[in-house]
Amino acid sequence: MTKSNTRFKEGFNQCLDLIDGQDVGTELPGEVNIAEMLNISRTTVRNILSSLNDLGIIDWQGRVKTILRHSKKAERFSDRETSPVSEKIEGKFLEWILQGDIPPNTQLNELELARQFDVGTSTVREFLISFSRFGLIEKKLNHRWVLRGFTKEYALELSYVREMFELDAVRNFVDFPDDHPAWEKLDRLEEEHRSLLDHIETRFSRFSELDARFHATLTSVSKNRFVTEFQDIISLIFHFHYQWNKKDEKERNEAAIREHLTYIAALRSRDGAQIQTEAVKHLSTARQTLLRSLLEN
Amino acid sequence: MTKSNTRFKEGFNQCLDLIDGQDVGTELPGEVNIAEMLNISRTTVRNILSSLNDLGIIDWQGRVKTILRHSKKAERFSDRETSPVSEKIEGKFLEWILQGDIPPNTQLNELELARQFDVGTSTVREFLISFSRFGLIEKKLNHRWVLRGFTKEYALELSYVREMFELDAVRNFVDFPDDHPAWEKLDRLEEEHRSLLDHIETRFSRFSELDARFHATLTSVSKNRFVTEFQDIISLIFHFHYQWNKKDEKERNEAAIREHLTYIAALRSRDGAQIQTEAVKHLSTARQTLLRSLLEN
DNA sequence: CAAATGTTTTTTATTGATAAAAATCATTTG
DNA sequence: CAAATGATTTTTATCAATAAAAAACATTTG
Repeated sequence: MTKSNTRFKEGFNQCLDLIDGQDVGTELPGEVNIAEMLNISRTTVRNILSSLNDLGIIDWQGRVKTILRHSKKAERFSDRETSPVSEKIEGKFLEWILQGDIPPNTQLNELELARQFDVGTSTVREFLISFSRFGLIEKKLNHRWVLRGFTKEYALELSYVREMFELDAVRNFVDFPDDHPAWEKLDRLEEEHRSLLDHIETRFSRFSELDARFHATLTSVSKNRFVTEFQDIISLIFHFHYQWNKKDEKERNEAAIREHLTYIAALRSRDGAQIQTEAVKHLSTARQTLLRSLLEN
Repeated sequence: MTKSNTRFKEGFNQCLDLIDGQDVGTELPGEVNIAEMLNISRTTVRNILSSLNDLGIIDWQGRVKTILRHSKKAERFSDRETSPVSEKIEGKFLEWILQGDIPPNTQLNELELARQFDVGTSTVREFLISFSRFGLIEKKLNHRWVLRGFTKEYALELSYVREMFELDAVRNFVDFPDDHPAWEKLDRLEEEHRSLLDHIETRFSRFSELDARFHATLTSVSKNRFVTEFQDIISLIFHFHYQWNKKDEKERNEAAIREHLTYIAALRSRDGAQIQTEAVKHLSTARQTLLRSLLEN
């Protein structure tokens, strides 16, 4: 096998969505238009159109693409098929080390991982190299990769830098003029928080994603690529943390939403001391939740 | 070609050093011993010994390895041959982007870089992935690598985080007891600084390496992998900065040494305010030197 | 019998090949 | 003739093969 055609498959599914949302007989937009919508190249769009044509879902002649029928469930590609190998391996690997109780200092073996995740060795290699920025694994030249482990030390070191970056970032809010774009983003975030709070009973698990966006928005005012990069690490670690630590999830998330709201109010106050207080309080809650989930394992 | 045997070649040269430093007729130590000395595996040591035996430099019979003669210059491997491909490419690439005036947003092409640096495409790929942590290049899936460039913004963002980390780290010195190992390290560093100052006329270019060790020692007290990791980035960038910005090098380095000495004195004083003052002063000098070298290009 | 050497197995570093996807260039059409 | 399509070229993602290096196992020797 070579490069996987997940882009094609995902785009294909998205095209089916587009088609099913319209009446039979309608025409599809131009190739460039579709390419922009799906965020893929026109080359791939044409492959998709060609495939849809072969299946008799559309009739494609030059610039006229007519919808002939809606899709059947079986014609869609499954979710498993639509994410690229490099993405799949990330999820599998994180699940393996964060869930699997692999002890610290375990040595990792490229070939074995390749077999385990059913990918080529180069893919594993590239993944491990890019993953090393998370600080969970390590290697020296000509030696094996070593899992440092998702330990208490890890959580503390991660949280420490996180707090330093975020406390530094939010100090900027004191001086932001009323028309600074950050305020508008905060407005929208606040709204989303309130709406989530209103439906907390059923939608509490959506908090994870909102949390990531909230903190990313705060640190983004630093306009510093190293801070942004680090925030990505935080997001991924917390994403998996939320995904697996389901104990008291609703209560934890509800409490966190309320902390966010107080935090937002503090930012709006432009009072440096108050901002600092709320930031410290919330970040410390977050750190403790992360730590607790480790100790419970 | 497959895996390059640079480890062998480097070890071979080191063995020649060992041999030339002793009289003909002397015996070499055991294999395990040599392996530890050269920091390579016994397997490679045996290959080296075997090669030395074939060349008639030693006589190797079981555990007896007798030196037959000293080496000739031509028998050594050249420096070029003794560093692994992955290391060579790093130097070449940095030279290319930091020296070559490549404009920001230039698109990089794996195949072209592979040809340019005379390595395989996978090696380039792996290098680019690992190099991306420096924040100088960037890529999105299925798209090309883009050079963000060694710009003023880069230097500022880098310096900003550096200052945050180091200022935070040196705050710890206030509370270190007299027997904390950091003091001893500082003592030795101070000595090296004074000695360098005494021979500044001739040895000024050795400051680069001392500078890296000095700052690494300071930030290492944070005991935080993300800080340490970041310090590596700083070291490499400054290493290349020192290597190429030769203007007023002696004066700059002498001034920096004096700042380091004041900085060390401040740390010893355990006076938080004074430490802060000297840290800020020196880090700001460093930032400005880095910036100036950019603007002069 | 512990430490050194000899032998075999495992693992990494590096390459090149190939299909997918993107990018570019050429042609058509309203 | 600008915007869309058609055809071609370039570039990336992924894999599998192989020699170097490390690691593990087995045997010898003082």
